Amino acid sequence: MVRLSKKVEYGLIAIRHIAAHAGNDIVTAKEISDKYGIPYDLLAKVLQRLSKANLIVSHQGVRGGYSLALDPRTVHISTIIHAIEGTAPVIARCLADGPASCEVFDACTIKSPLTKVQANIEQAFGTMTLAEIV
Amino acid sequence: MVRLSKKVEYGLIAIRHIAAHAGNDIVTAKEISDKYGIPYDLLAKVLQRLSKANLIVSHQGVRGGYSLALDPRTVHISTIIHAIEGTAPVIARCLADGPASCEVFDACTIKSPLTKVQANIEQAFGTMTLAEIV
DNA sequence: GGTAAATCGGACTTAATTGGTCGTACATCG
DNA sequence: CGATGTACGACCAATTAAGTCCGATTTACC
Repeated sequence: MVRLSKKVEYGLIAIRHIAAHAGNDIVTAKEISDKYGIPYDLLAKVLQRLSKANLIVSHQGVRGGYSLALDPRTVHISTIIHAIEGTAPVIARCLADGPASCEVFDACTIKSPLTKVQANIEQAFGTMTLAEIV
Repeated sequence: MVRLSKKVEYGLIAIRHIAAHAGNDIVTAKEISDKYGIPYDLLAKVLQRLSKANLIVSHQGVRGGYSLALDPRTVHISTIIHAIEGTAPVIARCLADGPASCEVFDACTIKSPLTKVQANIEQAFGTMTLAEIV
């Protein structure tokens, strides 16, 4: 199936929400969880990953929460996906990492054509920025 | 994860192989299974789906096998994916079927922006034809 | 007609991934 | 200190993907 995981969906909703509240106060995980009906613990983990990837900054303690780390115009959707899933969105196993990643390898006849499709998809995710979805 | 399933990978490899042998003889599932190291039973089912979708024609019996049903220039990659997976490649649950398909619905703030990405991806899979990967 | 080679198709099992939960530790403000 | 927040790893549950099995059917050829 070619589908974003729920984590990514949650992450996009969350970071969009944070971006929409930039300038004002910082946003807590609970706030987002309540507003969008997202399981709190799961959302927390997603936010942690976004924080680790320096897309958002976390503020611990009593008036803590999250705020945007960068200019939303510089944050691409593909970057967000990569931060949450740990890998870039790649449609086939062939195209993943090193050259030995394709099991069939020499028998894999679809690798090269899929590279084109891959490039298109990368562009689809890579040209849209956070600023465009706020 | 945004990734094609193995079934789709197998299907693409298989239909490409069949297309590459068009004109000559028909190709058996075992032949493909052997050549590319694909589990026979699984491949057989994938081929059945392609056959049901009228992308390939099956010939039963002793000298049976599969051959291409259509002009490869008219067979789009998205059609092949759809035939195998049963659904078109859709990146988010929001975008799937009816209007009630998005659980969060009114809270889902990313639906409309993702539609653009979706359109790009549809185009990526929809413009490339079987003829281009042979 | 019998047999072997092929597809057909459903039921089933297993493996992998995803989704979600829990518990505890740490930070910070008042 | 205590309330309110994040940090993080371990864990369990649910779903989906991947693969297997087995009997049925079709058909060419001897």
